[in-house]
Amino acid sequence: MRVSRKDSTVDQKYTPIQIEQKWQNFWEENASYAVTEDKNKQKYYLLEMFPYPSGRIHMGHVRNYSIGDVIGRFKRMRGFNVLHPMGWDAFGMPAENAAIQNNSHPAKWTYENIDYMRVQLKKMGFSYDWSRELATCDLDYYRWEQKIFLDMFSKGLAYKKTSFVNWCPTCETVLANEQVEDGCCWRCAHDVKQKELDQWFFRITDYAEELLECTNQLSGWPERVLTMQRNWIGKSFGCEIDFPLESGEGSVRVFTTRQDTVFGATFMSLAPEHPLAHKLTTSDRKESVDAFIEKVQKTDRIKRTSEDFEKEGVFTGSYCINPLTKAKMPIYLANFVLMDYGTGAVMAVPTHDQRDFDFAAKYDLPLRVVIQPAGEDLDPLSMSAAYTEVGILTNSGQFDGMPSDAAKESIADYLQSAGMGKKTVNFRLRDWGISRQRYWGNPIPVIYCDSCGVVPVPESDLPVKLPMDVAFTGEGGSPLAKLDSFIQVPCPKCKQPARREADTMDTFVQSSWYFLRYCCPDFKMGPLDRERTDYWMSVDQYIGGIEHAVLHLLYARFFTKVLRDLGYIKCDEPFTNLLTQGMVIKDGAKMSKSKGNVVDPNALIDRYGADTARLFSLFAAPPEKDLDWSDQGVDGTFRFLNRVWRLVHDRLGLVKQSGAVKTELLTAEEKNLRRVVHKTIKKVTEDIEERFHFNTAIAAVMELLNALQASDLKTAQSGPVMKEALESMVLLLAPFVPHITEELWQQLGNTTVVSETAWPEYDREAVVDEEVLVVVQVNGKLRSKITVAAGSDEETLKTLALTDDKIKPFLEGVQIRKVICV
RNA sequence: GCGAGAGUGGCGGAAUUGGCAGACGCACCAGACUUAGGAUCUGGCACCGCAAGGUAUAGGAGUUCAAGUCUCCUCUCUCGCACCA
Repeated sequence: MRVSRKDSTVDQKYTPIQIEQKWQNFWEENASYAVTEDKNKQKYYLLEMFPYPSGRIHMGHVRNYSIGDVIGRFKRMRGFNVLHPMGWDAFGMPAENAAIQNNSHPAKWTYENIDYMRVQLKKMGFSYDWSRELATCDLDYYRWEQKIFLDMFSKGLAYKKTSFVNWCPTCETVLANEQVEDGCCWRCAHDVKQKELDQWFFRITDYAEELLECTNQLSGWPERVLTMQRNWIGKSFGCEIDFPLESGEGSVRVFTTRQDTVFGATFMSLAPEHPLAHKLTTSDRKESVDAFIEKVQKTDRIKRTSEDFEKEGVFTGSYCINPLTKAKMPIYLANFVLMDYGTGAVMAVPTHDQRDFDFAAKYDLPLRVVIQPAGEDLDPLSMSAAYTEVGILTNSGQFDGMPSDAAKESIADYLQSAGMGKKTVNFRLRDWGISRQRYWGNPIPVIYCDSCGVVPVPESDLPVKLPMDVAFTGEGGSPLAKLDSFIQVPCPKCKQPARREADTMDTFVQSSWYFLRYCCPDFKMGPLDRERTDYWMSVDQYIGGIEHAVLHLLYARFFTKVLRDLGYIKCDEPFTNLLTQGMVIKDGAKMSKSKGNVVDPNALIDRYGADTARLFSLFAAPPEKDLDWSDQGVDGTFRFLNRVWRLVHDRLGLVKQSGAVKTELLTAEEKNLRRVVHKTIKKVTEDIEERFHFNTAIAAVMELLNALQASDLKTAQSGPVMKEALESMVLLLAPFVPHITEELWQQLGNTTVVSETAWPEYDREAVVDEEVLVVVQVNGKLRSKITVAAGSDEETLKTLALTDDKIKPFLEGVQIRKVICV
C-alpha cells in the first residue's frame, strides 16, 4: 500500500518550518518546560555549559544542546522532575572589543547578541525552562557574586598580593595559570609575558587536598578529565630540609621528593628570584650574579621552563652545609629552578638527577654516587647520565645497604627527629588570580584608603554597579581606572577620600556558580536560596567540551566547596556525571571561521528544519567522539524524517479502525512485527538510558521504519498492531526530533502532547523469539546456520546440527571429540 | 619522557557479557516509476574468486571449541602534562 505523490494532498507533505513554528509557539505559550521543586517526584538536574553570547550559535552549540535535550526530554517522559536551564556567560573581552570598534557599549552588544541567540536556541526546539534564564552581566547576578567575594574576603579566601603574573599584552590583562596554553593566551593566542602586579587571588590551594581527594568519588566523570585535574593539582610527597649556611647565619630550605639521595647532594641551586639570592652573593660575584638575574628575567617563562632550554647558572660565592655529610656545598643560582614550586631552592644531586648532572658537568661540580643499581657499580668518573631509578644506598652512612624506597622513609624520619627537616606534601596548584584590568566584568567590591588600608565595600552598599557612562577608546588600559566618578569614593570606615578598586573579576568566577543560581534565579535575599538549591543540587548530568577539563570544571568544584563551607549549600561536588562531547569537524579540521569550514545552523534550519539539524548531529557519531560533518549525511537524515512522515500518513487509514491489540488473534506476521516494535523499544531505552548511544538508538528506529515499510498487514488486528507500532516509533523519536513527533502524534488521533506522554515500556512477552537462528561451527569455523524453535534442548540442537546437510561433509571420516552448545 | 585514549569497508560508524564482523546511514552500481528527477521505490555493495570456498578488525605472538573483544610485544595517531626538584 503506497500513496504516490500525485494522490497526496498538499498538507501531507512534511513541512518542517511550519510544524516547528507551531510547536515552539505551543511550548512557549504553555511554559511546557518550566519546573518547580516537587518533592513527590524524583528530581533530575540536567545542564549544558552555557554559551558566551558571541553573536550567533555555532554547530558546537547545536551538538552540545541537542545531546542535552535528548536526555532532558527522555528523563521527563520517564517521569523525572527535570530542571533544564539556559543562560549566558556574558561578561568578557569580545564585548569590550566590539564596543571599542563600534564606539558603542559592551552591554548593548551583549544584550543584542543574547536576544538574537535566544531566538536561535528557541528555533532549535530545546526544552529549557526559560523562566530561569540568567545572564552573568545582569546586576541581579553579579551583585550576589560580590557578596560571595566579601564572604570569601572575610574568611581569608580572597586576598591580595604582589606577584609575577601572566600578562597578555593584546588583551591587556592578567591571566590565571589555567588560562595560559603553551605559553599563549587561551583566548587570543598571543605570547604571555610575566609582569609584577598587585592582584587579588582566591585561595584555591586551601582546597587542593579535598579537590584531589574527591576526584576518587567522581565515578561519573571521564577518567581523562580526572587525570588532568589530578595532574594539575600535582600532589607530591617529600621532605623539606634545611641546609645551614656556612656563615652560620640561617639556612636554605629545600623541597625534595628524593630525600634518599641527600648524601649525594653536592651543591645547591636557587631560583634567581629567591629572596636570599642577593644576600648570599659575595661582593666579588656581584657583577656576574646581577647580570645573570637580569638575563633570566628577560627570558620569558615559557622558554625558561621548556626542557630543552640550556641549563645555566652562576655561583653566588657562598656555601651551605649538607646536614648529613657535613660537606661544603657551593650555592648557585640556576635558570631552571622555579620560585613558585616547592621552596625555590633545590638540593642538587648530580648523580641521580639529570638536570643536576648536566649542570654539574657544565660547571665542573663534584659527583657522589649514593644509589647503586642491582648488580652494578656506578663510577662517578665514567657516568654519562644520572641514574634516577631505585637501587641500594651507598656512601650514605648508617643507611648504606638499604633499598632506596625504604631509605626515603628512614631518612625522612631521621631528618625530622634530628630537627633538620620535616616530611611534607607539595602541590603544583597555585592560587587563582582573579583580577582583570578590564571594564566588562564584575567589579571587585573593595576600596583602598590611605589610613584604613584595604576596606571591603559594606554589604549595605552593594552592589557596586558597573558605570554606564564610559568611553571605550581602546587606549590606555581599563576605562574604569580612568573614571573618577567611579574611582573616587569616601572610605566606608573613616569617610576620608579613598579609591575604589578598578579591576574586575575573571569571567571564570561567574561560571563557577551559575549552576547554583539556576536553582533560584529570582532569589532576592542573597546569592542562593538554601532550600531550593538543596533540592536541585547536585547537577545530575553536565555536558560540555573537554577544553574546560581543568579551567571551569576545577573552579566550579572549588566554588562549590567554598559555598558549602560558607553555609550556602549542602553538596560537596557540583556535577555528579560529566559528559564531554567531541568537537565538530569538517574537512579534517575543527569548524572555525579562520578555517572557513563552518556550517551555519541558521542555514541548516531554514533548509531542513531544526529536527534534521538535531538528528544529524546525534546520529553521525556517539556524543563523546568528534563529529565529522557531512552535508550528504544531513540529506540522508532529512530523507529519513520524510519517510517517517510518509509512512505514518500512508498508514493512517489502517490505524483509524483500531482498538486494543488482542495478542491471541495475531497472525504470524503481526506477531513478528510486534516483536520488532518491542525489541526496538527495549534497545532505544537502553541505548539512551545506560549508554547515551544516541546513534545506535536512532539506527534502531531506522530499522523499525524499514520493517514497518516492508510490512503489509490486512487482518482485523492489523489496525491495532500498526497503531501501536507507529505510536511507539513516534514516541521513541520524540527526544531526538520533538517537533515532527508532536505533529504526527496529533495526526494519529491523540489529544495529549508527546512531551507529557510516558515513555513506552516494552512488552516482555512480545519480545520473546519463537524461533532462533543457531550458528553451527566445526573446529571454530562457521559452517551452517539452522533455525530452531526457541527453547529447544541441547539434545535436539545436537541432532539437528550433526545431521545438517552442510555439516555432514565436514564430519565424514572424522572422530567427533566434543560438542559444545552455547 | 610521563599519563590517558584510539586504530574495523570508499566514508561516518555498529558489534552491550569472548559466540554470525561490518547493524544503521552516506557514497557508489543496477533496475522500476516518471515529461522530468538532486524526488520516490526495489535490489546490490569488505577483499580475492565464475563458483565451491578462502582471506580480513594497525602488525606479530599467545590463551580458547570460539578473539575486533582477553594476555604479551611492536608500530601509528590523537589528547593532556612536562626542567615540578
